[in-house]
Amino acid sequence: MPDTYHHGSLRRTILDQAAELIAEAGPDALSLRELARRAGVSHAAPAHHFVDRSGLLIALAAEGFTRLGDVMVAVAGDMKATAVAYVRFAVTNPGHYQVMFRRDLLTGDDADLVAARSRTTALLAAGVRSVDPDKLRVPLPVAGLAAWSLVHGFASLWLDRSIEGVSEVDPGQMIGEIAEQLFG
Amino acid sequence: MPDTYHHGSLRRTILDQAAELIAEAGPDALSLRELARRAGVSHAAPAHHFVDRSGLLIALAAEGFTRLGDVMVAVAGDMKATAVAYVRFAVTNPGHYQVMFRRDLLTGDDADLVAARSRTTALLAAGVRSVDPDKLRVPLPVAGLAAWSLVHGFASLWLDRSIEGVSEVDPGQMIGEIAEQLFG
DNA sequence: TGTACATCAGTGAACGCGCGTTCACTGATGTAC
DNA sequence: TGTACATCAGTGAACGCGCGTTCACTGATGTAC
Repeated sequence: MPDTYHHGSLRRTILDQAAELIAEAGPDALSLRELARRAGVSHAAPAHHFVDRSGLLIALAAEGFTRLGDVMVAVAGDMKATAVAYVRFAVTNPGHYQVMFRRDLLTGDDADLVAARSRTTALLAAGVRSVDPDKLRVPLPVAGLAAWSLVHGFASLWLDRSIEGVSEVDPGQMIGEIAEQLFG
Repeated sequence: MPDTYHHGSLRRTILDQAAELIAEAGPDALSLRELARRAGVSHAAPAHHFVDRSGLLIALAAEGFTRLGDVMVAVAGDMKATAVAYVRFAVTNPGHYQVMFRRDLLTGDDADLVAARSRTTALLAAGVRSVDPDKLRVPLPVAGLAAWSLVHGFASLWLDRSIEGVSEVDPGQMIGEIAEQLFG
């Protein structure tokens, strides 16, 4: 990257660095000034793209929901594949995932965020509905909630490093087996 | 409470206020000065009991794990009751619960915290092992992980207000039904 | 029962720090003609 | 193809704020004798 006055893709860079920083040290460690430092840019530059710190977190969460939604579309109709893909998304996008479910950091009603979240939760619900009802061990209205709880809980525990002694196991494969046995 | 020089139970008060404040506005909103203000005490007083902000969060998490462990003991051997009690604990102690699984806020190896966490996770694992193996739909090694993921995910989604349209339902009862159908 | 003294709990002033935010600015880019 | 100009992206100095932390202190409590 040459030393030009214009960065060229500062918005993209800031989002990437933010995800990385959050993955490393949690959302509390995030500051616009630190991101500016990492991007080699003046400390006031990030505000140009995100207005303020809160705006950045909201943008990151919205991006996360959009990406997760795209993943859900790709595996639609397959319960096991959905569970695997969901957990793999969380594990490979830890910075995004941690922010997506921190309601306390996402105040206000940003239109993009609300839309992305709605779309993704609708896709999750549709995914469960598409499963053959005879194969489900749980009545439909709660089956979606149970499945979401399972994958969200697993992903959260994994990211928190609360799951010990299984660090060599692939989390995607593990949740796949669990989902198959519980909902298969 | 008379206007005495000594507060009398400042440690207890600070912990309670911290849990309340976190429940209201998330862990980011927590500061020793704000807690001192709420307790009507000089801003340097809290540090007397917790050394620093991090120490307070660690003490709160340790207390949470201890309480949750006690709850687990009370329902030992009953899978459904365990699930219900777990979620009820999270819902009625949101301040504690939010901090307990924020590894990024609990740096260092505080002995009390490590002990409380180990005890509680061991109790959870023992709870699952005590279930009749013939009734479990999942092989034991992963059954505990699946059950924990389910209740933790459910509790987290509930606390995040990610579960919509069910606000009038009792979360304990709901997870009880799910656990019964999945693991009963 | 009284006294002396150590210990504990809380005070309040002071400090330095990193932060978000504002603002007038300047360099670069794109577009109309 | 060239020129003028609007718009956009980034700068850097300045500000005020709340915070954690330190420190010498003081009031209250408990205990030894």
